[in-house]
Amino acid sequence: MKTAKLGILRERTEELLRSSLSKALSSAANPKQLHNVHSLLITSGLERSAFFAGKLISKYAQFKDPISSLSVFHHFSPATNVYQWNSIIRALTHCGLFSKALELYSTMRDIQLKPDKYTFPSVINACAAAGDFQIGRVVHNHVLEIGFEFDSYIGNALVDMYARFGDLIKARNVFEEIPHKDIVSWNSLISGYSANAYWEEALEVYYQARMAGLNPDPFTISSLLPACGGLLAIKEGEMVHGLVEKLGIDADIIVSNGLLSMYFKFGRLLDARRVFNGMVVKDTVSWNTLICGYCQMELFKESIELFMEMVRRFRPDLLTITAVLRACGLLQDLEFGNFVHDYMIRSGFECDITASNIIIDMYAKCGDLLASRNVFDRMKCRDSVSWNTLINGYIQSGSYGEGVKLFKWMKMDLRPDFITYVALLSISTRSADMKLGKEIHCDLVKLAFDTDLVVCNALVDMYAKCGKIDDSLMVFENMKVRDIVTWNTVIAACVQAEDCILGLRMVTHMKNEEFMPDMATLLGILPICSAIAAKRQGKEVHAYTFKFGFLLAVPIGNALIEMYSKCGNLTYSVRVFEHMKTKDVVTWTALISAYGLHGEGKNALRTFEEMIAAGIIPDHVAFVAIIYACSHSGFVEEGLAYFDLMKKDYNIEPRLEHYACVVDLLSRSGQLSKAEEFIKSMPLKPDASIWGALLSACRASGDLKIAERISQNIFQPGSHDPGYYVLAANVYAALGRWDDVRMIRKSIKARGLKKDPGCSWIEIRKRVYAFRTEDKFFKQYEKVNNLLGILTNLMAKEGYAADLQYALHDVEEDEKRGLLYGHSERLAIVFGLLNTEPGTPLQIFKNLRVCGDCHTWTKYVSKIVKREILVRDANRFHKFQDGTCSCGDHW
DNA sequence: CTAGGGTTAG
Repeated sequence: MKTAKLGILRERTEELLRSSLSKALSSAANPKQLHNVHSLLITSGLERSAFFAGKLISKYAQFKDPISSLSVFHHFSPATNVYQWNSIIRALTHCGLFSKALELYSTMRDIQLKPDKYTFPSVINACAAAGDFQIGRVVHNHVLEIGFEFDSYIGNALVDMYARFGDLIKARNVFEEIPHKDIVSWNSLISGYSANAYWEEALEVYYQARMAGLNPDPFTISSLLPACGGLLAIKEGEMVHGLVEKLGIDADIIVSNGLLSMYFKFGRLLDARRVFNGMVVKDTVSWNTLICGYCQMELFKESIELFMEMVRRFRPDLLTITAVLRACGLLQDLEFGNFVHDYMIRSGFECDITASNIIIDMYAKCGDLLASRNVFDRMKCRDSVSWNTLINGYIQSGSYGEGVKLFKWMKMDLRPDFITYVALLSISTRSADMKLGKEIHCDLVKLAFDTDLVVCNALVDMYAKCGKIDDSLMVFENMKVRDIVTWNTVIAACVQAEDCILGLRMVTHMKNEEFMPDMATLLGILPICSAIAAKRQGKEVHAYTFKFGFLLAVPIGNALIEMYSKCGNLTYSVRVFEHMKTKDVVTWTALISAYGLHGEGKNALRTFEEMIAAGIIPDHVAFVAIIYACSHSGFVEEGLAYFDLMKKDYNIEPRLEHYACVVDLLSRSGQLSKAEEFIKSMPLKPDASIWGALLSACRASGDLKIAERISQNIFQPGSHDPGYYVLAANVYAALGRWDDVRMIRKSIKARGLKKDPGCSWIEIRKRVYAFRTEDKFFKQYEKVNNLLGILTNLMAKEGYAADLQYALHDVEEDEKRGLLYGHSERLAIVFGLLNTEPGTPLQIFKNLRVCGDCHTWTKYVSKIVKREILVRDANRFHKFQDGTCSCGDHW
């Protein structure tokens, strides 16, 4: 009786002890408390119970102490209770010791201990985290063997595992087989698609889930937001935001951070700020998302300011620091970059590979390759990004040899990837080294990198820059996938090859394939429009910049000013200029050039002075523009004054183009001997462009003595512009030295140079009509020829006589007259007269310079037909009105 | 069992 009572009492005490120790164990808030409870368990002999052992193992894992977990587990040898095994496997997985967890799982199988359904989720997790596809398959088979495949927990874990392997087909299959799909099942699939950038699929599954009656939770939302952001699905994103507020889960910090990140992807700074400011609790991720978001929007200065603000009230982590270091690199702010790097070291941050790579890049972008090299050399472990970043740094600073040397070392450490080869390719692109480019192309084919999009884009660019447009187009045609960069590159390739028509065709082609032009595209198209005076396409680009807000970008405005002025619309150039909020030296130069081109020298001078007053410092291009403008308006004194000012006040050493402008300035005003003296006094060796400027003036003014003296200077080795040869030939033709003309023609042929045939074009009712010299094969030839005769007869009565020195063949006088007759601008003008209402102004464009005879001829025409005729030749605009020209015969 | 912020290249 007594012993029985005593037994009950002992049991009761033991029970009390167990329950209080169990409570103490669960509520242990730090490792120290846990150790105390552990000691109590040992003294009371309860440590060896399967229940407490399992609890201890889990609890140690909670405090990331897997060693203690393992030590508790190893007190049982061998452990026979599945609960203990589950605990240790879960503990090890939780602590990131995935292989150890999987090792224990296979030991469990070796000793033929049967896992239960609680074993698998953590085992599957370990496979997923370790990236071990092989064991993952084995575990999956094991699950099927035991018949656990219908368990939701296990199914969900499998979905997650396959998604992490990137095998969304298998993930989906497992998902479909789960009989009772719960919210975690849906979340796992959505998250799987989202994490692998299958954004459409993520959204689609989300809609399916909603139709299945599922209410989203924070997990659902936080997988969905990146999908909305990635797709730039603004409507869906806003809807999800609304839903978040309706469900009241906007207090979830991960959800809010997700919203923040999404708005940055949309480029919606204000909405992002609103989310950030509205957050009651912010964590490091919130701040980092904000700072990185500003960087993504290229607001680097602001992102640095935010960093400073963050430092005052929050502790930054390594990601914050690397984000600002990136901003420093992109701003090329070496001073602040050094400061932040120093701050990082002082604060004791340990750099991982990624962080070190970012620092290498920062220093490289700031031009401090020594610092880059230092960080690189100190790294204990490097990946291909480390090598690529350093190699690219050297290449971008022009040290191609160092880049190649590093490439050779890299091969001893690890295998170069396609990015390494793209870097090497850029050496050949930059130095137009076709041989090297071809070699790399061969390597790329051998390594099967030649199907990669970025690689192909680089190849298109390389061949184009090496002058091999056909090879460039060949790579382009063979590409199966293209992106916006491909199109921008191929358009630039067309410009490089001086095939503007093909360039515009590419633009159409690109639109047909529904690619949205970006800023780079527009900056590629505008110069084409300028070159061939494609007014409609140019205006279209302008409209596009309005629609998408690119107008605010300074380079776009600059290109628009040039485009409008070269298309003959100076008023629009001025309007674009006036609307620009930010103007740089290029903007002002563009306007000065525009005025120069149209012969409005006074406005050019005024604009130049306004630029100085606005505090903009003119560069060497600005001086070319102003001297050019002076030259084309006959402002000789002013032009010479600016030439002196450039050296004296701005310390800019004159380049060949400045000397060419001055020669042009002097010779246009008839001071031919002074121009010749000026050339002789130049410190630089005059090239064909300098002699050409003088020569063309000699020809226009008929001073054949000087022309004869200097014409041989045109033939200089290295001059590949056929224009100068033609010019010299023209001079000899004017002198009647036909043998020399023939000699030059031969020389042009021998050098493989091709003379551009004269071509003029006019746009009437959205169609462009182009005419070549002597063109006889167009529809209205008879009518045009008739009117041409009538007009020429009419002006003969007013005093016009053909200036036969401009006929370039050794033929009889009558025939010469006929040749002048057929000059392409005359055909275009007469065609325009025939096909527009009386009084309509005409705009003609010509690829070469207007000849002196045509210039006179057009003056007469403008008077006879009472029309304003605007002609853009290779040099400038001529506005013919009532028998005079705006160039005042300075052209 | 499911969720958020970082690197090189055209």
